[in-house]
Amino acid sequence: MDKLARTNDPAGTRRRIVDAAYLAFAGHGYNATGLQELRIAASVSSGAFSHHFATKKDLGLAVIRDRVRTAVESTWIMPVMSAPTAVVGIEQVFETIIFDLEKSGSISGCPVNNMALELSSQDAEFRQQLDQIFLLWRDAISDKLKADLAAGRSRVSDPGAMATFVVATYSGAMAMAKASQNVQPLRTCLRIMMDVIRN
Amino acid sequence: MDKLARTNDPAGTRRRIVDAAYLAFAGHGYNATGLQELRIAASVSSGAFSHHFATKKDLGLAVIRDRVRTAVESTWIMPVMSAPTAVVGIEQVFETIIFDLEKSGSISGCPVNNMALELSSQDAEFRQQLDQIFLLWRDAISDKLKADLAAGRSRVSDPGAMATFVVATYSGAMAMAKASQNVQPLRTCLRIMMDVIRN
Amino acid sequence: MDKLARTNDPAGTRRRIVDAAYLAFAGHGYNATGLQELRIAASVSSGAFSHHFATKKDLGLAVIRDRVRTAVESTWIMPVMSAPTAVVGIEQVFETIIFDLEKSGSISGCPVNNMALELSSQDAEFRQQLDQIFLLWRDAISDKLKADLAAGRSRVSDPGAMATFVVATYSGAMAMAKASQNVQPLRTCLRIMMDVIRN
Amino acid sequence: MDKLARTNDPAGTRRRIVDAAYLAFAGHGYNATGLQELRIAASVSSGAFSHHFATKKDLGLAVIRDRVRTAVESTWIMPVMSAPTAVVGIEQVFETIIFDLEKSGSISGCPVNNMALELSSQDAEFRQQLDQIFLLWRDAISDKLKADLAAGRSRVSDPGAMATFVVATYSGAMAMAKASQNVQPLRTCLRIMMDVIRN
DNA sequence: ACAGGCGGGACTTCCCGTTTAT
DNA sequence: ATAAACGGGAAGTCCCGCCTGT
Repeated sequence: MDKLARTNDPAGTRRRIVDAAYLAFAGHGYNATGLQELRIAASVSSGAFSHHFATKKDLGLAVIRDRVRTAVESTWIMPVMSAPTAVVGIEQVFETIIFDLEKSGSISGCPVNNMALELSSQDAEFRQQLDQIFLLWRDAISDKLKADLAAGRSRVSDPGAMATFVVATYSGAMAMAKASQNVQPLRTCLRIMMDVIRN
Repeated sequence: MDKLARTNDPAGTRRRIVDAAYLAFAGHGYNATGLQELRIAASVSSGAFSHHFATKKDLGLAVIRDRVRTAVESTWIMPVMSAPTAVVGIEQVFETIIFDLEKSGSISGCPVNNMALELSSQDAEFRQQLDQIFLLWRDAISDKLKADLAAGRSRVSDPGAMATFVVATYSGAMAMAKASQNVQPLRTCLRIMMDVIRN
Repeated sequence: MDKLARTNDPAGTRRRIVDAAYLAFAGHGYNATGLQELRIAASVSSGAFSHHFATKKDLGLAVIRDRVRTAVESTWIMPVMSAPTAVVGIEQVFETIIFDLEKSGSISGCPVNNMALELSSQDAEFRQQLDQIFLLWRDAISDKLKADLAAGRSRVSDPGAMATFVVATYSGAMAMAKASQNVQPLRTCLRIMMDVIRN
Repeated sequence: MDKLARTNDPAGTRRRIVDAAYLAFAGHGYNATGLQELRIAASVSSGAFSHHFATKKDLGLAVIRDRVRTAVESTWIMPVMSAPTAVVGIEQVFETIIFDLEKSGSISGCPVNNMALELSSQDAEFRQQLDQIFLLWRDAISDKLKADLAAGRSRVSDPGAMATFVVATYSGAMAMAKASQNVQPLRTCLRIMMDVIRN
């Protein structure tokens, strides 16, 4: 009896779906999220839903492209690139994230990491998309380190390796933080990592 | 009249179920695994299944306690403890894991990490159990580092923090390895980590 | 390739489900009825079923509202209201019911009573809905008795109490008739009841 | 791990099962009660359970014979028989029941009536057993009325019919009381019934 | 007599994807 | 593009009864 009003707004509908899906997938996981849950959260009928995303996998890929990637770009890539040096950038990113987590009270983890671990062994296409994001992330840090090295602002000899290390340590620290619901692993790893890069 | 033979073997039945579940949960995830799949893999009737595990969650907790924990103990804790020094132990563990992964051809990730990321935000009990395993893991490394420090075999000033860092970096490197289906991140992170601990 | 023909007929589908459920719930009980049984009886897929009724309880409530209530209205309330006096109406209702039961051969009892006894202690919402029907039923008789009293066609001094008594005696007589598979209790109670009201 | 101690006590075991079953069957119904629930309530293993009752139906019949029948005997038949007259006995029974219900706070209905309505249309054997109890009940009242008539203590001309009427009205009033969770229907019907019998 | 493991299946609920219809 | 009905099947849970073993 509570019929939905009809509102022709393709872009808005699609955005509402992807928003709801990003929250749910990053929050409690892809497989633990039902489409009905998303339809309700996005206030979208099953017909409209299917029109925009033929399958759940299509939606998953769209979420990775439209939300997970941009999340990495806005929280990691852009801050690092616009920082004076890679080290400073990385430190600021960590501190921003730690600050936000402490404010929010609950730690739901890093979206890329969450989705990568859940979906990599489930579907090759998911795995590739997620791997690409890891690469983007790593390359951004690597490029910054290279620039620092060229400008004499850094003594890091292998920027590519160091970037991989930074991403890995952050991801693992966030995993531990999520399991313990405590930011301590992030703080600890940040400190040691800073020593490594500054050496 | 073609009744199925039956053999009262509670311990064996339970073990078959937990074995199948560990493989599946660590392999393609808890939520992506159906109980039907496990029943078939373990050759167990649904009645027998329910007798041993009332709910899927019960099974999940049993898998964590009986398999994930022991997997960490046998692949990490025992090798590190029985190595001459923590550094040597950690290096050997990494190399063993890298060797095994290259032999097997596919990288399904670290069971603790996989399950922690999937289940921590799904259920508090899961989260606590997984967090405990992280602690066990970290403490084993920390204890070894302390012993090394006391014996003058190490210059690591904060063993607890260093242990957290090792676990985090390993976990993150394994996540990247899983996403890229390549052991390179593990190698890279091992090298940098060794420099950090030895320096 | 042998896809099932489909015809969007929401009202019809819903009606078929409720019809089948009413027959089954009133016939052999709510808890003794499986949804599979209803799906087959109504020729409805489980998907269509879920679309109309999310849970069995939802269906139960719909059955009470859409069928049990109207059954009471058509077999009791309307006949009594349109009869010259309450006494005549009640007598006619009883006799119609007795006649129908004898024709059908088996006595499955009064739907309201059947469902009330089974479901009142199972769920508060069921209990309230069923209680409301008892009230409607009782009030219809009460109103008729009041009108008779005002018009001097009855000497019943407390119409409300008398209506309760009529409903109770009918319900109890029907319970006994169901247990004995014999209409005798209905006849007996009708006779005594008539003496009481006519006094 | 919480193994049950072994206690050879056949009579006690059986009684515990039947007790738990009577409470559950009369309380929330035969079909709504699982055997596992009863096993837990009676602290009985599945093996011991099966030893005493091969099927659920066997248990149901035992409950009717060993508990429902005796419940009717102790709450209705004996009090009426030992009362000075049928009228007084019936009045006392009603008042005792109303008093107990008000004390307990919730109305779960008359066990005979509850089980008769649920099981009569489900199984012929159940129906017969329940019908027999109705007969016993009715006959006890009828006999008392006959004795009163013979002794000049009553003007009831058809004791058998009157007994049927009393049982029916009580059953129906209790059904309404259960649905409304209010003893008022019992009070109301008692008053009118008393007028009828005394007239 | 009792403890518990087990077989096989039914239960309600929910899933994802498709189709009709406006 | 959007709303809603629908198909078909799988999900996890629980059912009852039997069997083995002590």
